[in-house]
Amino acid sequence: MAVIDRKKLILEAAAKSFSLYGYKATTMDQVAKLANVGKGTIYTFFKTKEELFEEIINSLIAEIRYEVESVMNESASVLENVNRVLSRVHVFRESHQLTIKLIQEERDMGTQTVIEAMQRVEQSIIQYMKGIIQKAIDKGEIKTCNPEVTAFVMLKMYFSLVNDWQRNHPPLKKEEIAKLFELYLLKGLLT
Amino acid sequence: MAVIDRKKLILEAAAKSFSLYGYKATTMDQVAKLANVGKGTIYTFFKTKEELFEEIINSLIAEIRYEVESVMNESASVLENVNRVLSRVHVFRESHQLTIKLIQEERDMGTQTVIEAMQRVEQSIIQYMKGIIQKAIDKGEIKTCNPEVTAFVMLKMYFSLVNDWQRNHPPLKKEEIAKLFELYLLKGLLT
DNA sequence: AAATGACCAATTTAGTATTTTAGTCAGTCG
DNA sequence: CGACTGACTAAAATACTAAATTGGTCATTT
Repeated sequence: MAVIDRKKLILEAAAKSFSLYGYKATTMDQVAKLANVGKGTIYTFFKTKEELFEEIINSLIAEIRYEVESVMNESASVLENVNRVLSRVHVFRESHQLTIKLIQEERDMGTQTVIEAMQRVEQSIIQYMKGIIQKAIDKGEIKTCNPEVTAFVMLKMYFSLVNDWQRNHPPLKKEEIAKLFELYLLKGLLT
Repeated sequence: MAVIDRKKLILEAAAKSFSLYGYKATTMDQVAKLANVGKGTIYTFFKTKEELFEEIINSLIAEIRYEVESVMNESASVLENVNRVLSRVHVFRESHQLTIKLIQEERDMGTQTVIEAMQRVEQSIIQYMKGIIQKAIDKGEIKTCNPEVTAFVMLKMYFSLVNDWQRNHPPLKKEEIAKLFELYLLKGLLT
């Protein structure tokens, strides 16, 4: 199309700025300048800065979902799939500019808007895993259980192992984490 | 004894003040006044404010260990004991003035000294649970596994379930948590 | 010798001036 | 006409500074 898609320009500029400077340090003037657009134009598409940010987070969630779907394999076992999904999420979080910046802002400044956004991202991952687990239950691959609690526990355990454990210990390799998941969650500790 | 035990007075005053106002808002003048002692006297027993605080945390750790030991039962199963210990730790954290205040200060102000102290408390709980798990392994009650990672995973899972889960869901009852522990960690999900 | 509190340097806080920013809207331009 | 703009404003954040507080010391007292 001949006319410029201003909304798209704004979203691209905002994504770039949030990735580079985080939520707080990104100004609407900056986004307008980056998008080559008058500031008022932003407000014809987005009611507030927060709404603009939420749209960016929606894209982020979609991107993660796409990434995760690309490694899923219907015919593989639950364990295999859960490990692939979590590992992919983890790699994504550590390589994607926007998530890196937001995790940092959440930790260092505790910006409320950012905290809420990251929780929304986490929730969406849990919802996605919930689906995987429900399928495994239906197939009879694993025991009947609350799929949401199970997804929640898996995500928390994964992030504990990759983030918190290395605060006091050498980091665990990907295969080690997979082994731990298998032992704790699937086989169980009982002899 | 006829002479007043000034060190004890200081420790009691400090414990009271830290419980009431937290670490940052407690001043050495205040502790001195509360203990009916000259400020200089504090410095004959403790090099710095931080050292005084660390002694208080040591008492806290000892107190938790005592609480935990009182509910342990050598002849009960690992599951039973782990659940008792974690539940006791949780109840303690929610009822003990000092821990309440410090958890709050950690969350709201992010005081570095407090963050480090709470991590030390957590570490000591993990070390204690490590012992329980090692015994269960020796008895052949559970599979061979790294007892420290196992203790770590158990504590993290417990705190996730009692603290994070209720951010978006109705809180889980103590028996529900026990059931989840049994399912996820002991029996495993595999059919 | 043990204990004290006035004292000091350094940090924190409170108060205020200045700047920045989210959001608006009268006016421009295609 | 209507999409678009950027100067404008009220509110919020920041920078600055003076005043107060605090951790720690040490000469003096008990």
